[in-house]
Amino acid sequence: MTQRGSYAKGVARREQILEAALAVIAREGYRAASVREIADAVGLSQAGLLHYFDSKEHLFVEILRKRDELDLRTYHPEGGGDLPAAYERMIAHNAQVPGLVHLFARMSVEAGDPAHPAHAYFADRTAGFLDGLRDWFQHAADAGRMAPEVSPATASRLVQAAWDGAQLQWLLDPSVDMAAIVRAAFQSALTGREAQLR
Amino acid sequence: MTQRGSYAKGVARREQILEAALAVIAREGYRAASVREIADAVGLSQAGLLHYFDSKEHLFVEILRKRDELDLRTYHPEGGGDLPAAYERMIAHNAQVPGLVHLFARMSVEAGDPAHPAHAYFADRTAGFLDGLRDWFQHAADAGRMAPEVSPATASRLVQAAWDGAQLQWLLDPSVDMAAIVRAAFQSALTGREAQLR
DNA sequence: GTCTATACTCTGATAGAC
DNA sequence: GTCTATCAGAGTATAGAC
Repeated sequence: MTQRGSYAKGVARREQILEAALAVIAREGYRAASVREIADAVGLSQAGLLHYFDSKEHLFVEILRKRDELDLRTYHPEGGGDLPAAYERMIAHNAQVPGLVHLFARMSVEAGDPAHPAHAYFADRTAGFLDGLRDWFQHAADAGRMAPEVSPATASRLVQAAWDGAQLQWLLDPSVDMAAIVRAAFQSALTGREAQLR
Repeated sequence: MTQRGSYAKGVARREQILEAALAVIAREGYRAASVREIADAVGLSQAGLLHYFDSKEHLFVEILRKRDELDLRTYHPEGGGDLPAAYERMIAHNAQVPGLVHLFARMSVEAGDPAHPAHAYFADRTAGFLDGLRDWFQHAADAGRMAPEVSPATASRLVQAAWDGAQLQWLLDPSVDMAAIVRAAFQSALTGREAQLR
């Protein structure tokens, strides 16, 4: 009884909608990333769906948030373990859901406008990723596994940019190996790189 | 008299339109990257402008092509000289024209769809850049300046991805140093990196 | 070659009934 | 909470006059 019934129900429904939306876009591809398609898929009218969100853009940001939540829970190690391996798993998964990658890319471009509802989401997300990366590289440096002339900050930026850029290249040509690109970015800052970059 | 008058005039007008469009978007920003804005800027009606292009999408592809043409002429060395320095100049220039970077990013996402008019443009452009990069890294390898375990192909992909990704990050946060990210990507494959990555 | 005018499509937003 | 119905707006494409 910590939540009023109707409120809790609304929240639950919202979550359920987001998960359903995620599933459709994953399954049907980028075409399904429109308000009408999602409404159909979750069994609501367009107006019924928008009842739960401030606008189309807000809906899509929430979809991406939910995706992050699920992905982090599924693929991310506890307490900053093997970050490159976690990234690899996420990327391998992404390669199965081009619709979501496309939606993410579209939104990240649109979010360039500071007034866009997704702007804060991407700013926070980027900051979060960079924090995790910097910590990881710092640990690598402390363990002597890092080229001393490479700062964790720059290495982190490079990994992040490589990931985003690899997605763009992959959307254009699915034969592109996203994981290899990100792996290369990681290794760029590390010592003992023999036989790793190919 | 190698060209018929009216045809040559049409072509010339087209080039002139593209250069004017480029100038407006560079000056006015991403907002100006719409058919109506460009029509106004070049002193034509919307229909008048579209008379020269098959569609809106084709118009924008041609704008990007023209930009490449001018940028390559201005910033690119003859015969594959100092590629990183050329990139650096281009990136410094890009940082002055956010509207064009934004347009480019938008188009590169939309071009993910193989049916999109920009698809071939981006495929060709990527292939061209990768060729140039691979040649350059190959020369570096021949000169013994490259970590032997790094293939020119992977290094090229990484540089390309880093550039694209850096642009996305920069659009989101203009304090991001695009040049530093691309520089880091270049150096990742090279030996003698002391005091270069920061 | 260029314009005016219009038609059309898509899609998001809103009002109001149930 | 959800629907139907309608509106509003953006923006492209086209027809046809000059």
